Amino acid sequence: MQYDHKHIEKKWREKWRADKTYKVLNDPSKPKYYVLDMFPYPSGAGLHVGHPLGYIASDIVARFKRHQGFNVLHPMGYDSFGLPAEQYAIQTGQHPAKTTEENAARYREQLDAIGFSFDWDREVRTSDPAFYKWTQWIFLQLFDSWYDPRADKARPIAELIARFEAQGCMGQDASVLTGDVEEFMGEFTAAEWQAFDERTKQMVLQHFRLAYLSEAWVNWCPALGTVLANDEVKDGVSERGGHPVERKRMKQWSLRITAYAQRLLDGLDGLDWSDSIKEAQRNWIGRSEGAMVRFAVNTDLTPGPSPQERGEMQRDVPVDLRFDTANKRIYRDLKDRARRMRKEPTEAEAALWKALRNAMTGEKFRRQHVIQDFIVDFVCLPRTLVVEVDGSIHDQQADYDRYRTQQLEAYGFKVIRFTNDEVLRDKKAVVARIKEELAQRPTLEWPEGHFDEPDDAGTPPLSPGEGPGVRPHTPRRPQAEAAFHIEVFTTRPDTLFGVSFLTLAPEHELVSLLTTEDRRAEVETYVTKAKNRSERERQAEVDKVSGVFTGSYAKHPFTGADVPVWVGDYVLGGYGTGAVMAVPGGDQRDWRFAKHFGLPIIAVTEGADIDKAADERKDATICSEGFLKGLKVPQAITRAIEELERIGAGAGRVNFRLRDAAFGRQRYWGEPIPIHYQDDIPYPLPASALPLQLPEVDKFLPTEDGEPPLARAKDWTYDGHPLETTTMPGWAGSSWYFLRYMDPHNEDRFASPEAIDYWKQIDLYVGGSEHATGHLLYFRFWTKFLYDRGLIPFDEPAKKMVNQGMVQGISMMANVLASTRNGEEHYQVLALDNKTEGAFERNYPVDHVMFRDGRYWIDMAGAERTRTISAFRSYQLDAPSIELRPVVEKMSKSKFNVVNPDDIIAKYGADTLRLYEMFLGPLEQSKPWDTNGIEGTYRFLRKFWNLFHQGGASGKGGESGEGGEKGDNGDAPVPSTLRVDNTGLLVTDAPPTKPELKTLHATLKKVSEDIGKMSFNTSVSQFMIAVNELGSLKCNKRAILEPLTIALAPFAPHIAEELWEKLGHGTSITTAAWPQWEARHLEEDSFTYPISFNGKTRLQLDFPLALSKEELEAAVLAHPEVQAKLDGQAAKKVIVVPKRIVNIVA
RNA sequence: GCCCGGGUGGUGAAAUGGUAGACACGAGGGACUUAAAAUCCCUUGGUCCGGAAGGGCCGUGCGGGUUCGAGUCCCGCCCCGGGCACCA
Repeated sequence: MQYDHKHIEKKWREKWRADKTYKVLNDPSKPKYYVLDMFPYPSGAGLHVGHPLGYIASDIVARFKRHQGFNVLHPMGYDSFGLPAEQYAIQTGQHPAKTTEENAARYREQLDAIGFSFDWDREVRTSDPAFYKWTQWIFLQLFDSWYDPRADKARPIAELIARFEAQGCMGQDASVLTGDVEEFMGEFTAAEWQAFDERTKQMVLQHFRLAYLSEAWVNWCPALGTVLANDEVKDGVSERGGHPVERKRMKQWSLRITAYAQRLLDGLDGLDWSDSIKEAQRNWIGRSEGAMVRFAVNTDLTPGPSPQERGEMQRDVPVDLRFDTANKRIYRDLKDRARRMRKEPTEAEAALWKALRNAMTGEKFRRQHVIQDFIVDFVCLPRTLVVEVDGSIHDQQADYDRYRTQQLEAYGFKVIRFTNDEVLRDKKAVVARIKEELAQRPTLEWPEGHFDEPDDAGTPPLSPGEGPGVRPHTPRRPQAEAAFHIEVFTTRPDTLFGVSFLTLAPEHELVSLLTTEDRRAEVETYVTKAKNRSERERQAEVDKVSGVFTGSYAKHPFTGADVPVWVGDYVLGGYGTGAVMAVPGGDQRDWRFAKHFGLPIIAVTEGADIDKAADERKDATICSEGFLKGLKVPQAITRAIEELERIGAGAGRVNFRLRDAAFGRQRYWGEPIPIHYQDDIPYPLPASALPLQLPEVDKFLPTEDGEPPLARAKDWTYDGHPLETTTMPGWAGSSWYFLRYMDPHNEDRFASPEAIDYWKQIDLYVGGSEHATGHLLYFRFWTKFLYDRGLIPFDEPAKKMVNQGMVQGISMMANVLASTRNGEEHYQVLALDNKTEGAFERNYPVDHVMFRDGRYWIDMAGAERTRTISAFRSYQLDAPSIELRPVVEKMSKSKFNVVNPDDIIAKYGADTLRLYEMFLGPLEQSKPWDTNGIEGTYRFLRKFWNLFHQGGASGKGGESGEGGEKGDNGDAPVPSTLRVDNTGLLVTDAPPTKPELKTLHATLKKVSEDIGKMSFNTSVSQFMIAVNELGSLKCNKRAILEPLTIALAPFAPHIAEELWEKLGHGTSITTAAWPQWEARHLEEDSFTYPISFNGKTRLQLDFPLALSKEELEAAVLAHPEVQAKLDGQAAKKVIVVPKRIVNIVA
């Protein structure tokens, strides 16, 4: 009876399908285990041998867990939205749904052939409306949520609206709610909120929603006609197809994954995932601690680059600025800040304010008023008198206060100062002093109505020529709405004293504003050039230094020194604030820039050789003059942040590299985004309108106006309002699909709470590591979100994950002499198509390749077709043989190196394929596929089969019928040979011998442990060892073979089922309990000790394990061979490790 | 540049600090066979001594170290694969 894999595998494939052997019920009475594979995108190319690697591993675990009594969820489905089907549709007009359907059917056939234990009743497809209904529903939940940083979780947007209605967004809220999530939005009171029109309210809410529409820089891929997420772009080109990608600013749906940055980072610690994946995610999230530093833009106080400008400034400033009190560029910012300060006055300020009002000075005072770059505590504008109340803080900033006074006086103000103490102790004295000063001040005329602001917010900037009769102030730069400070993020605030310039990214919003007229042309040329460059070009020019000076200066927050502001493309617009403080002494990039443009390089650390390079050591000592001198870097960082916070010029800040995820794609084949627009404001569709199904379109291309394909649909509206035309990206469905498997046919919910509560997290997730910063991050993000909203009871999707390595192909490359020109030989490298079996058939231009003696030869005799021959001749080959070179590379259709599992299965069977894929090496390792090695596993299965059919004899051509007569070649008689019908089985019920039991239990032990460790290659070798040993022992005993069959079943299910049935079992082997190994069968009474001398093994001696260490030592030393080795000398020392080794130190 | 992996026979690879190369492929030799397929047996890290039986020496990328003993632990390099990359 020969092992006939074709017959056996077909039989069981059909039986499993008919019996629904792998159907899984949600049965809370049983312990659960959830093993999931990353579902595939069903491409037209079908599966190659690399694809099933992970599926086989997870299938083994799933089957193993079933034997152990777990209720195992092991489903499969298709990630069926995606670009290839759509590209195919564009080329051929075939609807992507049809392409997808065909490809999925082909995948199913191939998967079935391998014998996976998937429950296909739970299949999901992301492109199925019944599935994407819930993808859309989850999107609506994201749209309906905001992230509350104080609760550190997502909450319904209604709670935020209620909060705004009750208390507005003021003070603390304004910074907490908006500060870290998006750009600062300012404050509004409850009354203001209520007064906002609908449009404004919705605009404000967009800044909070987890799914939001915003104008943003995106990765635009013109060739694909769509936007891509950051993880879909590699080295400046699209990951799929390798098309160039540009930065473009456009309206775009995004998901606020940045709100989860810290939790995504923290969550990694508890996950049993590979270090490389966790590390990749950590890098991608890119947390860095440092400080936000505000540099006041100081153009009006500082010398400009040209003498004319400098002269003008010195002449104008003191006159104009007394009246035009707010520096236009920072006005808005200061005003906001002043307003906040006014809401939270210190005790002394409040007391003085009250006293001044009561004192009836006859003058109008303003508090927390903006004057140019300063916010003064109190001011009487007509009398140009400033009153400052200094908190204890001022003890430490006497220098800054002096500077401040000096500057204010330069504008024509008189400054008088009181301490907190003075004010609180004797208000009357203070007020008297102020009155005294007022009497001495002249009164100035101001334009009529200039101060008539409703909320006394500060003096609005004057328009040119508006001043009180003095010379009109002519701004040298256009007026700007949002100009203020330049904020920079730095991880090294300790180096602040080494700042010699600031650099802005070319796309920084303040660039234009800060550019002086004489530099405008140059700056604009530079910025335009930088912006128009593709991401790829930018990366290619990374080592070139370029930049341009804006002509403006900022003010150093500690020293007050003028710091020139530059623009440079080494600063990225998308990270931090898009601006850096340049410390050439402490940062190599700044150093290069400074060197290139001859800017000052200031040493910040002791022992730095700043002529050669920046000193980036994190254990250095700061040498800058000032309060940081002598501190080590970490202490100096802390100290610098304290100082920044104290003087209000910055704060400690954690920054993340992670960006919000672009969520809209200008493509057809994806989930429609369930949003409609009224008055250009996005509104969600009601859940009852889901699924919002993909409309029919005439073409799958963008419209003539560049609108996405969905814009082609007739009547793409909801309730008369236009619907969103972009679709979701490929990763939408895969971000939550694991939940749908739990309850795949639920029409009322994405999955029932009972099902989710039963199956919970994935116990084992198997898939490729290439998804580290894409799918696996979004997957975790959505899970955390659903958890926050109380929809699922866990906040990580997968407890354990294993990444299978890549199975590489071996491509045959031929070096062909293409031509000889000028005596030089020109070779062309050709890739040849492989057709397994050692023979490599031509692709182009060589017709036939033979494989012999480990070398590859092209056989010219095989050239048949004229086309080939002529192509061949055109290379003027003068020799019939060319050496070929195998190259290991990614297995791919385009590289002619694909090995199809169908071919392998046809020849060797699925069980052999499964075993071989596992035997190839450690699961996580990448390895080239070499079909030649498969013979070994095929032989193993035949030997295993023969154990049951040849009375334990392992060879000698035993044919089925004659088996009985062979009984005499076994050690044991075969009295009770079991025969089931005509199966030819030859198995006895004789009691097993000790060595047989030892082999069995050693195997059970090793395999049980190895599956737990996901070490399948060593399990397979253990099976081979067992079969070899049992073959030598001529073992055909049921007591040994039956448990061994169960143990092999997860690896080779078809043959195991067949033998199990032959052994007389009426139910599937999948229901059999896993055989436990027993230590007693592995116990030995003696051990063969390696006896080593000075660590080198010289001989082996057998000793009973019962011997004590001392007895063993004595026995070893007494042994004649040991004595001979010692040659009369006494051993210096003897190390005895029981059951391991004896080492004699001579 | 930074961060993860990894480097062991002709090949894929094993090896809780304890006999390096299990298991398998390939190769060589042999048995069976008219032949082939299939199957089985022997050899197979390198090198040296020996007719043989045996035995010696060297060997896990390189150089150091810890240890009775290191592929395994520590330090410093080199190379390969992967991730991130002007991230301030």
